[in-house]
Amino acid sequence: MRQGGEKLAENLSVDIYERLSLRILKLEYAPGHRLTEEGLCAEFQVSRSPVREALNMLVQRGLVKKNPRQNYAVRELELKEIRDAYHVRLVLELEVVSLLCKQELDHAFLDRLEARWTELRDGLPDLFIHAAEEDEHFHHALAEATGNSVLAKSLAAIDSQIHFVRLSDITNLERLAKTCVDHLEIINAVRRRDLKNALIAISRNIEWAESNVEAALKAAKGRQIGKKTRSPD
Amino acid sequence: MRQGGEKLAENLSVDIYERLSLRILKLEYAPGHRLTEEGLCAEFQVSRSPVREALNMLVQRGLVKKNPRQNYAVRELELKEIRDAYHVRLVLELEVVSLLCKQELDHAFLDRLEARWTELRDGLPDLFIHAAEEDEHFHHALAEATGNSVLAKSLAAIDSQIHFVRLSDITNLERLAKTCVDHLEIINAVRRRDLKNALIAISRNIEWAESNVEAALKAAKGRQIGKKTRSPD
DNA sequence: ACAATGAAAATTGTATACAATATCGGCGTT
DNA sequence: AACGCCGATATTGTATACAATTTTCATTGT
Repeated sequence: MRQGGEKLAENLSVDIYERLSLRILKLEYAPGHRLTEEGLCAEFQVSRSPVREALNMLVQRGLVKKNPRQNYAVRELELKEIRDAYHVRLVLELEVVSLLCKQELDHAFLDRLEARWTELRDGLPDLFIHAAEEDEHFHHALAEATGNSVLAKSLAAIDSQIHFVRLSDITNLERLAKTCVDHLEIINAVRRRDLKNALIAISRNIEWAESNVEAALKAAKGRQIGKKTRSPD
Repeated sequence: MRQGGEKLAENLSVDIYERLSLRILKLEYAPGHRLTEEGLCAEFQVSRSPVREALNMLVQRGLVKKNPRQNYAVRELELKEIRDAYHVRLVLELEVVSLLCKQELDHAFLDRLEARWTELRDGLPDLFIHAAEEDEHFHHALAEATGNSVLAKSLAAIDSQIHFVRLSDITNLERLAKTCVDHLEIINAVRRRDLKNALIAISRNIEWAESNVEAALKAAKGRQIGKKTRSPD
């Protein structure tokens, strides 16, 4: 729901966490870039408490590594790791649609989802400002609909690792159109309890997304800011 | 490796985190039990900094719920959630053995694993003091062997939620024997690239484990310490 | 007697100060 | 000139102080 880049910081820790998280996912830091608490304090003009909490969150999430000699470094984002994440995501999402095809369905829920994506498809270039969020919402909503919260949470954890890829995709109109078609097909296959086609649709959707990853990642790495240290000697 | 209850606290935050984590996983707190920073400070005789960091870790991991700006509460551990966790775990572990049967194998690794579990099987009652750790190690090692670190990490996250169940199981000798048999069969099926039997073995292993969950959970809930507040009225 | 209001207490968010430890560089000795 | 020792510095771990906000409870007015 949050619109643009406005940050209505409910608290500083979360705010800093989100900003650092976004930077890392967008690969704005050189791999292995070192982060210090004091340095971030100076940059964000806050005390060490919220900075430290933000760093801890990043470490927990795996975006920042805490070195044996007690300092923080931005974790390197390997291409293989993205592929691995997509692999796991596919496995889990296949389970999601399998479960949905088996269990009792909330038709009102499917109706809302279908209406939304029909609307998005028809008003394509304009309505799709928040494509990444819409896409994440779709997949998350499906996962939640299974009623298996652990499954949903596991998927959410994966998604947070590949978030930046979706951010990179929002400019590609062809991709958006395909996404709409795929999502509508997934919805209807689930409604018909047509497991086979649901699996095909979700596979196509995710694998096609992954096929865009390498280019996006390489492009992002090209944009990478070289700041191993804040003042490089 | 860590033996008994000795706490060689490398730092207080992690120490407190682990102790609280264990308490919660063992269901020693009544569901919804309220935690306050100051209260934990008094109990552990430390300042709020490490306590706060421990609580944040617990929130991140989902063991503690944080009401914004208000307080912390031990999250209720539903039976359904355990079942859901086992469900996701099975899905992921099936993928693990599928991958292992497909890819190039590290035979030395399989040999070590087989030797270990043969040893455990033959010297059963005595050697199995750390059954839970051994079991977790086995499954984690297999996941790592796939080379998909995201998969391994996702599984580790699930395992941390059902850790206490394994702790409850270590007394059951029949369970231990079955575990050994299952694990050896999994190893050998993977070695033979016998996907079908590998899947059967891993399914049996996990589903049988889950079948013990409800009893363990109910037993644990029976032992639950009623401490909604530290001094109840 | 009950409800509304306001003050005090409780609790978390943030800032700062202090402690411990590791890293790096200079200085002296051989 | 090289090696090692020692101290200064940098950095994180922990403690405490202060701010902001919510909750609780007592007091007061109707």
